[in-house]
Amino acid sequence: MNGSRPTIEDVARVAGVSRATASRVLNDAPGASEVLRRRVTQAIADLGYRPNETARALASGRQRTVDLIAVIDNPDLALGAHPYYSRVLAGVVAALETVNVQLRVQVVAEHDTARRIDTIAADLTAGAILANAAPDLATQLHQRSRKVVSIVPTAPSVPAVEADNAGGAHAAVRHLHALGRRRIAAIHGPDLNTCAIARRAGHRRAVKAFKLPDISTAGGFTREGGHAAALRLLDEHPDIDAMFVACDLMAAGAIQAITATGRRVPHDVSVIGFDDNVVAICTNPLLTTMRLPTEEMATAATRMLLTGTITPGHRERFTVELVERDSASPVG
Amino acid sequence: MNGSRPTIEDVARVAGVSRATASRVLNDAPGASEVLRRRVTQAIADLGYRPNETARALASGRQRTVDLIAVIDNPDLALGAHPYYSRVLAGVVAALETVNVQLRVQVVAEHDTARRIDTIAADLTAGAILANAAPDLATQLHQRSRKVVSIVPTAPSVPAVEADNAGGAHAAVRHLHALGRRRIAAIHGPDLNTCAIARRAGHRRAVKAFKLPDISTAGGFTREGGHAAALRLLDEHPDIDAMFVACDLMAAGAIQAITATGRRVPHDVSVIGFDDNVVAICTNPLLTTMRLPTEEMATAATRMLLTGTITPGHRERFTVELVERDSASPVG
DNA sequence: CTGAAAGCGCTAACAA
DNA sequence: TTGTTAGCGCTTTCAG
Repeated sequence: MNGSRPTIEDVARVAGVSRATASRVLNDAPGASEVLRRRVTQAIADLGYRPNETARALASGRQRTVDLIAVIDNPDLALGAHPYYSRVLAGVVAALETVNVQLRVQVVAEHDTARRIDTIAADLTAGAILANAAPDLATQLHQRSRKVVSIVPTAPSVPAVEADNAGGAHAAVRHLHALGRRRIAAIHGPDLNTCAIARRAGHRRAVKAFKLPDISTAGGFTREGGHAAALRLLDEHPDIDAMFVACDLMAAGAIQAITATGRRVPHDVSVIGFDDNVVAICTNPLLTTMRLPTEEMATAATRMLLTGTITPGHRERFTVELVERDSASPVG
Repeated sequence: MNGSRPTIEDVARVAGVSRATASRVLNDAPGASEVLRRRVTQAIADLGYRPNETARALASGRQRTVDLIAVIDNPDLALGAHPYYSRVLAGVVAALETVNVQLRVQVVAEHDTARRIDTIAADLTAGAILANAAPDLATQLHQRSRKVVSIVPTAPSVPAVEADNAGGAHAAVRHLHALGRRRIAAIHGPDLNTCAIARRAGHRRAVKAFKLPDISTAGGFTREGGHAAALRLLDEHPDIDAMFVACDLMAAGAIQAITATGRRVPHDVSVIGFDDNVVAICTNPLLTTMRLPTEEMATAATRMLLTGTITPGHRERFTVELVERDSASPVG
């Protein structure tokens, strides 16, 4: 203990072996006798030695960190406010638990992507998980490094894990229809958001299939947006008896708005959300919603990066299932 | 472009200078003429050169990453479900925005801390933000590296940013009292959680000060816990007219439980939460709550690490303020 | 099986 | 101002 921490050199000296041998036992690499192995292990314990990961990475050129790139389009409902990113984080962490790989988080504002894209691409090692990156950004990153996988619908060339957003939206409307609801309105997400686009498409398909009136508006994936949208909808179409809302946060706002107009949820107006994050269990009544398997998707994406099983255009699909709680009920 | 990416060596060669000079302009270090500076800059652009951060870190010994250590005590309401960590993340990221420092996230299960503590301590560079680490873990990490700061109440020796949890709890009860509420119950957090302990203390102080009956129970900082606790409370003390709930997630559950018994919030039973995270705007009615300035605290903690202004026992304090929404109202 | 030696890409004395 | 020369701590040939 002369101030700075022990290096592999110290370990080697104490164990009376060469640095190479010390390195071998450190990495469980073959080519070291049981005797020396024990001596080195002992020395490591005695010195309290921990390898310097930076030096390791430099020397081996190995890739020991996964990047989570969180693109923030709306600074207000950024990381702090949105439960989505925590779920992604949880999924990534789960995949990293057993392997010795670090997680680095990079948050980049949408307007700032151009400036940072090269640096980000250059710094990637094991690869990057793209959360909420627009197709063009994803494409650019993919071109620069190959080692990226998006967890939202993205450009055709970019590897991705995708949830069946369209199918989920369709199933939501179908469920509402099966409950006897016929005046089903929809609150969609942002026009350019790929998830929102897919959900919108699924909704439209269902509206056609069930010959429903298309009463739609958009709410920007925020609580406030959902609240305002619901109010608008109710004002223009007082006879609405159900709402399909493209995310839980908006659904929370919608429920508040609906009850504020004196209507009861689910009796007068049933609502189904989308995501199934923590918000869904905090609304009153509890939110019936379509479960987006975010953690599982993030885990899968991370595994893809780790195993290197990504090829341009690669797709892994996840289903979106209905989670019945209390915000949707049969008519009457 | 011969396959691998350009190194500073390549830049130097193309610019016709030494590696040292290239390094100087790269780091905006003094000691390079304007002429060479331009040549190097040009070469960097031509080659699309990006410095290898790993090599940089190794050579300079500089500390370029901040660790966020998230301790998870309950795997169920882990990262994915709890809005707290996203707020912390947002705060840390905000402090890192301008400086060239990376954020690494390490999630460690409470039962696993013993096994990982040495590795974590050894890997620290700029330092670590301790989110939700118990006092003994914090102490151990602090002993091993000095460069840690907790963002929850912790052991006396560990540097920390602390919110006035006790004051906040006291203020919550005072507010309820000022509204004319006299049968104020409390739903506390986990017995061993330091935040919960402080809030409990503040509540107890207020109960004494206002000569209120002490009707308390615990809910474990989960929605389910809050729900069950509220039901229990209402069953045993049907005349309760207000609840102080130690976190928003539990408050959401409490509101659901209260309305499920046929009582109205805030009219019959007013409730005040604690945190002011996304959950507070998703309940119905909107939750009146005590704002824990999590982002600001995380930002402050990160700055402390970056500037090195941490000494054992250092404390930076934050106030907790009432955010009035719709879940608490005057009696009558 | 073991060790000597050559780097990984960069920074930072130290000379010139 | 510029370049030369050592390393940072580790991995990994390559001989022995």
